Amino acid sequence: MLTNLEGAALAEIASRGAATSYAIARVFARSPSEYWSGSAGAVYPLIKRLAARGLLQPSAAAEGRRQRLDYQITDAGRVALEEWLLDAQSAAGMGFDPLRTRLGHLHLVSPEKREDFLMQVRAISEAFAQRPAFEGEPRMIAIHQSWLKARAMWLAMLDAVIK
Amino acid sequence: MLTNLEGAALAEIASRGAATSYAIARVFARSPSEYWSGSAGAVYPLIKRLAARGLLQPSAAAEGRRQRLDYQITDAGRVALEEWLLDAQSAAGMGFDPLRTRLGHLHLVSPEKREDFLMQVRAISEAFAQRPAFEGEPRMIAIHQSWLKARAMWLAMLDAVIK
DNA sequence: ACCCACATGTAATGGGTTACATGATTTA
DNA sequence: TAAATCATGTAACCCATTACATGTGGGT
Repeated sequence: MLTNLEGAALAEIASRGAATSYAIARVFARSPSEYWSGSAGAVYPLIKRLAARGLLQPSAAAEGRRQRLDYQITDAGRVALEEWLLDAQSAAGMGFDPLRTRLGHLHLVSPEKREDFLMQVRAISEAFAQRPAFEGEPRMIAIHQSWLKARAMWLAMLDAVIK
Repeated sequence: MLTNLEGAALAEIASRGAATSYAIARVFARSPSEYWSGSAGAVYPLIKRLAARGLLQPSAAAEGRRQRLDYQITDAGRVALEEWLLDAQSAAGMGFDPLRTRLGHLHLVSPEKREDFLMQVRAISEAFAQRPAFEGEPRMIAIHQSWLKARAMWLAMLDAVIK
């Protein structure tokens, strides 16, 4: 079984054909989501783990003096990846939403602070949606946009729910 | 600074006036979200941590022979809680979504598997939305319902995006 | 020469998970 | 009275985070 970070990293390598740990770390670090930091301390050991499990094959790709390790997905890796990718039960879960987590407890503060808070969240979300898209394929961008749209719809519903 | 689990636990205690670690653990364990397990191994140390930081005040609430510790929020706790609760910057983040994480890589499988996967996710989500509501206040239920609605809207958009 | 981004890691720490231990209380 | 649930923890493990160490290469 793959963790979500492992699955996402493996998928990224599969998409690219081959990649270094650094390249994968950068993808997470530059993603619009704040959820994974893309730190070296997470990614380098993770890639090593996947290689040790036979899901990745390293190959020395010396370029200049510097040693570099490129990784490619193996057949076993493809099997594990598809199992993670198509796990509908996990995919249908609610995950974690920092706003949702707070909303249920907002009655603990005054109505003014509640409204102000929601206003700020909307402002940040809109600014976030309008900033230039992150680097990535058009497909990824489109999925991101659709998610932003759905979230905006939710934010629009909330006044009626929160009061 | 509070972590999200700490914030949510503190908020739950604040809402209830007083609660045991067990009661808090049960809330997470029975929540419709799978994200936090609500395990004793997470919650008991967490509550102790908050008490050690002066955000919670324990009080022996012996009931029967059994020793029990009730916790109440302190003034310092209320300050920390409000800081977490009204942190709009964090609240506006994308969090983690197990479906969103997978969608960007679905091109790695055949169109048939993709469609089948999305169909399964929709089926599970609908079943999830129609099952009897979890135990909780009407406010919480309403927020949950609105979230489910927004997610259903997103799922409806996805065919056009994924192709 | 100097600074910054690229690049590859390791170390210490934090905190959540599963699994286990132990005992009290309720229900069939 | 046996089983299930309530209730309170602890122990070992896993893995992501921050911070650090080290070196390369390009731009000013």
